[in-house]
This record gives sequence, C-alpha cells and structure tokens, in this order.
Amino acid sequence: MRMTISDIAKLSSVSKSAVSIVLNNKAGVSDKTRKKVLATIKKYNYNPNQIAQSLAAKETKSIGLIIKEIDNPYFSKVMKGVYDTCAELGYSALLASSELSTEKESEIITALLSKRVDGLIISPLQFENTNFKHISDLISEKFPLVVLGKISNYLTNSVDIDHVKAAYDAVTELIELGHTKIAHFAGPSHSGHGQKRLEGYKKALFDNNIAVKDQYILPVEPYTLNGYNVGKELFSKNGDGPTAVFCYNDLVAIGLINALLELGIRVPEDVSVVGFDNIDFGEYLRIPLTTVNMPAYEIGKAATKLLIKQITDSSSPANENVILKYNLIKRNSCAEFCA
Amino acid sequence: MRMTISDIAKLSSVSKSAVSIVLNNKAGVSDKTRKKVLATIKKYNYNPNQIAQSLAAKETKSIGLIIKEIDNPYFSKVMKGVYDTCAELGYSALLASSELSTEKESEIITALLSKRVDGLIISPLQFENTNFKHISDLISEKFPLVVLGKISNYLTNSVDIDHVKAAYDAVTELIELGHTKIAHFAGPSHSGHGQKRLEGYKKALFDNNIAVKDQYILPVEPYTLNGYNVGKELFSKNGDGPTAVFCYNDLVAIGLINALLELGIRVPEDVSVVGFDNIDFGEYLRIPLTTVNMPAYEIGKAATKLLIKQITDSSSPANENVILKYNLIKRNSCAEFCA
DNA sequence: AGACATTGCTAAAACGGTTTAGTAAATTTG
DNA sequence: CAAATTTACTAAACCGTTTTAGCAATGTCT
Repeated sequence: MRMTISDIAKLSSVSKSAVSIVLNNKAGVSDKTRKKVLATIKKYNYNPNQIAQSLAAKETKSIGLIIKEIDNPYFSKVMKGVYDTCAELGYSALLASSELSTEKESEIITALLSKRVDGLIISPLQFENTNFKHISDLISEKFPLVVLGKISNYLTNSVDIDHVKAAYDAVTELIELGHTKIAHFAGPSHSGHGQKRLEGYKKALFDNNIAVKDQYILPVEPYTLNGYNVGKELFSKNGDGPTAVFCYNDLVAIGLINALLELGIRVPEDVSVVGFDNIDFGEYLRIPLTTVNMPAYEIGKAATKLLIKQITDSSSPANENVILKYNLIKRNSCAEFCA
Repeated sequence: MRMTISDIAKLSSVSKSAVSIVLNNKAGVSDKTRKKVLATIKKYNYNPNQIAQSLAAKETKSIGLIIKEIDNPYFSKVMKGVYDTCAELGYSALLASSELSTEKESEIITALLSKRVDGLIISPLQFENTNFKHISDLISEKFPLVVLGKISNYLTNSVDIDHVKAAYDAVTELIELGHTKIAHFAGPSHSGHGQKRLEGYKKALFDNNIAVKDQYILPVEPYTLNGYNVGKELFSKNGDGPTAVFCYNDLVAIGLINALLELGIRVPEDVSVVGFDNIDFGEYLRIPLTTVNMPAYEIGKAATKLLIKQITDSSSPANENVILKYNLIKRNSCAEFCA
C-alpha cells in the first residue's frame, strides 16, 4: 500500500504537522528534523496524495480546458500552449472536448466543476440557438473563466485574433491580385469566428466597390469533405463562376482544391484559393496553401496566463480581452487574375 | 460558496449519510426521503465534490494517458479512442505528454500517481539507453498499466499491431511492383516500433532474395523536415539510387516526396514511396500517399478497455497482449518499377 | 405474544492531508 | 536574572465525502 503522511511521521518519529511543514518547504522545523524527514521520504519513496492536499487546501491547482474537437490540429496547438504554460506556472490541465455537442459541453462543465478545477478555458460552441446558461452561470458566480473567441454580450476574459481584419486582409490580397469574382465558403453555425470572417469578407469587397453577391456566399461545415462537395457543386455549373475563393478554414480549402483539380480546373492559374488557420500540412499539400496564420499555440498560452492571473490575483478584472497578432502566409494557391 | 453535503442534509432535515445514500443511488432510505433530498439537490444545484469523494472512496475513477507528443495527429486519434471509451465506462482521462523527454516522462508518472489515477496508459519513450525504472516500479507494485507498443522483457498489458508483419507487407507490395532497390528511412531511437518495422523490411527483402544493403537503411527523426533532408541528401548523389523507399512514417514520407519533387524526380514514376500511420492528410497530399493504416482510435479504445478491466477485476491477468489489425492503403505514391 | 428480521435513519470514524492554537524549551532583552 | 520573545514541535480541528455500527420502529414468523 502507498505510504501516508502519518507513516512518514511515525518512521521519522515526528508529528504529521512536522512532515507537512517539510513537504511544503515552510518554516517551523529545525534543519536537523527537516533532513531526517526528507531522508525517510526519500527512503520510502513517499508521494503525497494530491487528492487529500486539494481537499484540505480547497484548491486543486488545476484548470479545465474545453475544446470542440480532440482530433483537430488547430486545437492540438492550443492544447500544447495551455499545457506548457500550466507546467510553467505550477498548474495542471484537464482536457475535455465537446465534440460539437452543446449537451456534452454542458455536461463537461459540470464534470470539471465537480473535479473542482480552479478555472476554465473554453472554446464555446456557438450554434445560433445556443442558450449559454451553463456559461452565464459561471460568469454570475464569478468563476475564473477565459473564453477562446468571444461570446457577444457576455463579459468574460477572452483571447482571440481580429477575425474581421484577418479576413479583410485575406480578401484584399485576392482583390490586389486582380480578382473581383470572389466567393466565400462561410463558416459553420457553431463557430463565432464564422460570422466575423464573413463580415471581413464583405467589408473588403465593399471597400473596393465590389458588389456582394449572395450566391457567392456558401455555408460549409468545416471539413475537407464538405469543402470538396460544395466546391464540386459550385464549379460544376457552367457560366459565371468565381475566380477566387476565400475559405472559412484550411480543411475546407483543401477539399475545394481537390474538387477543382478533379474538375480539371487549375489552382492557382484558373482559381485562387485562400484558407484560414495555417495547419501544419498546408505547406505540404498538392498546392501549398495561402492562408491566415492563426497563432494557436500563443492563444493557448495567453489564455492560460490570463486565467491563472484571475485565479491567483483576486483584484484582476474578469473582462480582459486579449487580441493576438495573425499574419497572412502567401504560398502557391493564389495567383494574379488572368482574363 | 459551493454547497456541501452537510448543507443539503440540513436543508432536507436529514443526515449527511442519507444524502450520501441518495447521491449514490443506494438502498437505505425511503422513497419519500429520497425525493425530498433529490428536490433540494436540484433546487440548490448541488454538485458533489469529487475530490472528497475520491479521498473517501480511495479511487478516483480516472486514468492517466501518457503520450509522446500532443501535437501529433496519430496521438490525437489514440486520445479520442481513450476519451470516448473512458466516457462509456464512467471514467475520466488525464492527459499528459512526455514530449520526447524521458526525464519529463518520469516526472509525469509521478505527478499522475500523486493525482491518484487508478491506472495508466503509456506510450513509452524507448531510447536505446532508456532505463525503465519508472515503469518497472509500476509493474512491481502491480499498478494497473497498459503499454502502447511493447517493451521487450517487461510483462505488462499491451496493445499494438504487428509492426514486423505490417512492414513486411508494405515492402512486399513494393517488391511485387517490381522494385528491388528499396531503401528504408528507419525509425527514431525513442521508438520501439522503429526496430520492428526495420525487421519486417529486412525479412521481406530476405524472403525475396534481395540483399539488404546498409547504405539503403537511413535513420531519420520522424519529422517531415528530417525526411526532406535525408531524402535530399540520398537522392542528390548520382548513381545507383533506390527506386522505392519504405518510410518509418507518413511525416517522413511527406518530407521525402517534397525532396524528390524538388530534385525533379517524379513520384511514383521514378521513385515509389510508402508511409506508415495513415494520417488524415495522406489522402490530400500532392501525391496521395500509399501507407499502412495504423488503427489509432482502436488502439486507444482497446487500451482503455484493457486497463479498466485490470482496475476493476482483480483476477484479470496483467500481461495480456492485444494485437490489432492493420491494413495497407494503396493510393498514388507507388507504381510499377520501369527500367 | 414473543423472537427475529427488516427498514429507515443517524452519529461517528475514516480517507490523507493542512492549519490553527497551544506548549515547552531555548534565546534574547533590559 | 526575570521577563519577553522566538523557536521547535505537536494535538486537534478541519476539508467534504463514504462507510460502519448501532438504534428504533415496524413487519413477519411460529
């Protein structure tokens, strides 16, 4: 059986309190005793029970991270940022994923709270009909919380990039290459980012006196296959197709490019494509992808720092909005428009 | 402040014990009391403290999962398998990653034990000089453990595919396409799989009376960039280069293909390439990749089932070795050898 | 009706730590 | 040198649950 603090106390012929003091490196015992205790701890390989520690301390030194999909390279990077930063700051992270189900999201929050995490980083599902009760409850009890992205009308800490501006920049790049017939494969219903990127797309067209056409705005689910299907559909019609597409994300862009190539449409000669996220493989695709670099690792890092600040410093405001830098990565999926 | 079981007890004018009985759905209280308690629980939104539960129950209903890299699509799938299966079986998973550092691996094990996980799934680092003390300690105290892959000479539960045979099959495919000059970009030092795949490679050549040449076996680190560099190096030399390469994994294969294309060598016409793992993007690459499908999700699933069996059923053996099926996925990176 | 189970409930002990309050001894101070 | 302070240590309370043991009250058998 595992050793307890009482075992170590007996074996060192001191009290539990003394052992506790040694364990936590506090003042209150002589050097001699400290060494003695340390020796038995080492000898018996004693490993304090963190469960008991957490119960007594009323804090777990752990935070919850709720992502939308485990199996999504963007979130892997966010995770890495969170895990690394937690480690630096002496915390640990509990990962959970809503897998695009609001019901599961809500269950996860309860589960994590019942594990008594000290705070929560959440990338919230934002379907149109989402009721944010589980999140607003957290806010109203002032539970330490950082939201990845932003939920409109909710006052929380958040970390994000300026999606409107990023989309604006991406579309502007296309316009500067001479394109005017620019479509947008627009983001999914559960993503707050989708709205913003669409807004940036429209703004860029507007500022350049290009009319926004509804038939050029196609909603997609953010998966390669869906990008493929929607692409196939759009470009199979003959007549006045777009010469450039700004995609909600890289996955969609990859699907679209596959569809185009299959239809014998060249990328970027005939159609330019720009993605969003900068997933690792963008560089190694058939057509290396031009895309907006989403600083996923930094987002995880910033969110963790912000959260732990809120946890440890009660005077820190709970509505800080960190906006991170992005950048447009130009590779080979875009070219000048040729009539 | 959060409610405790005592609060609920008072508010329902019953004892803590009664509330506990209700919470755990045990027999021992009347229906009337049960309903009364349930009502106050609901009314005050009481959420039991799992930390306290774990302390009292001496089990946490959680398992630790130690992977090698957070940011690796293979492990993302394993994770998903583990998380899904845990959820099914009423457990939760604590993720940690050694990020290829044995020191960190060992620290993580200690940390997870101090969180009192009920068991551990570990994808162990296997550098040549690795001392497996942290793992053999677990074995000797009969701590529930499942190893992903296998550590030779250690008796533990494990889950894996037959890497030797899979590599054998992949290389045989190349041989059947008429190739005889087949190189192997061999796995990294921290991977137990590397050895096995190399073995399968050699065996396939041997069984087909093809001499194994040392200069055709090149060690690589399992990253795209390294595959690229080693590829560039190998194929820049003129003279008797290989016409096919069996790569340790898909990442390496991708790098190699990039190197080949840059050198003006066509894939698969001039050189055939086969990968290993079947990462999601293999399908969408410049040259869709022929590869061995590693059933990552199923590995996670099987490991979790095995572990939880060991945790809950003390009579279950601790040295079960589950071998899962793989399959060779033929896409476009391999072609018949043309002289 | 008396013996014996069963039901419904609770007080108290445990889980393995931390913290508070207190004491005895050692040290400093005036 | 007595008083005051500091140091070294510990017993006991506490964190929020589960579990054990025990006690009435009720129900079931002969």
